[in-house]
Amino acid sequence: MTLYHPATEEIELSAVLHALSDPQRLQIVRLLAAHDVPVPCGSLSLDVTKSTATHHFRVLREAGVVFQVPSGTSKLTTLRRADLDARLPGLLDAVLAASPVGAAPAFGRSVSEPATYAAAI
Amino acid sequence: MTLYHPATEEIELSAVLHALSDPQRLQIVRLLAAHDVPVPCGSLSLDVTKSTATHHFRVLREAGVVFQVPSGTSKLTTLRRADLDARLPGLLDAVLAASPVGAAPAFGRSVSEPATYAAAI
DNA sequence: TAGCTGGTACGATGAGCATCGTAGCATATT
DNA sequence: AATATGCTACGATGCTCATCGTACCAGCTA
Repeated sequence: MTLYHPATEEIELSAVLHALSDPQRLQIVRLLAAHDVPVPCGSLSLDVTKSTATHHFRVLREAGVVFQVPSGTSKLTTLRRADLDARLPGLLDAVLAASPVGAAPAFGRSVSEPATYAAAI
Repeated sequence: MTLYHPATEEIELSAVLHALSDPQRLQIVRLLAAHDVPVPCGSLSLDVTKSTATHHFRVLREAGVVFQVPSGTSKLTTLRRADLDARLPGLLDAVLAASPVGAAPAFGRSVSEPATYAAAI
């Protein structure tokens, strides 16, 4: 039994967006992006149990976001940066550039029209 | 009762990703991006019933992706391009640049290592 | 006033999913 | 061989969500 990985051309936008829309998985991707070397799944400190982590890694892998190789008792995981950039240019960069979850929000009033409407209507 | 719109600073990455991860909503965003003027909801030809369309428009609006103003019996909808670009730079462009659902996939073999692995392992 | 039109509200339904616990299975390590 | 480690498999559970039908409401129009 081999681990399924979609080929680069098979990576689908909605699958990637769905994979990244979960906060836990987004956190995994952020942590992976911080390392440039393959990382054992267990070395990422997550707030979920092992079985839930396995589930999230599978979702990310089957969407084409990460790549996994068995290595001894562990499994090395890397971000498929090049493939994602080739298939969905700019998407991963935009997601990683977004301020992380705990960041202090900007406090100025929005200048654009829609945000103004939100307060006015 | 006023329509809720998040302010620009309140737009959350995971909410936007979740809103865009549904094919119907992705299609709505693509259609809105094709027009630069406010569009009545009903003028977009969707494959769902009215109530489902209402649901999708609300998800997009509450995530901060679109902006809606009541206008007579109708409701005008626009893409919040400027706000999204300010809060999540590059994200919308990357999503819109991705090949639409029905497009013919590239046929060359992938060069990158992970895709090669997908075929080899 | 009466009717039409575009959209919403509400409930129902069926599917998917995030999460967990327990059990199991490989691969080191002793 | 015995144990430890890192992960997976397999339910089970409770929640979310995409979809629909029906009823309803607010504006236009005749």
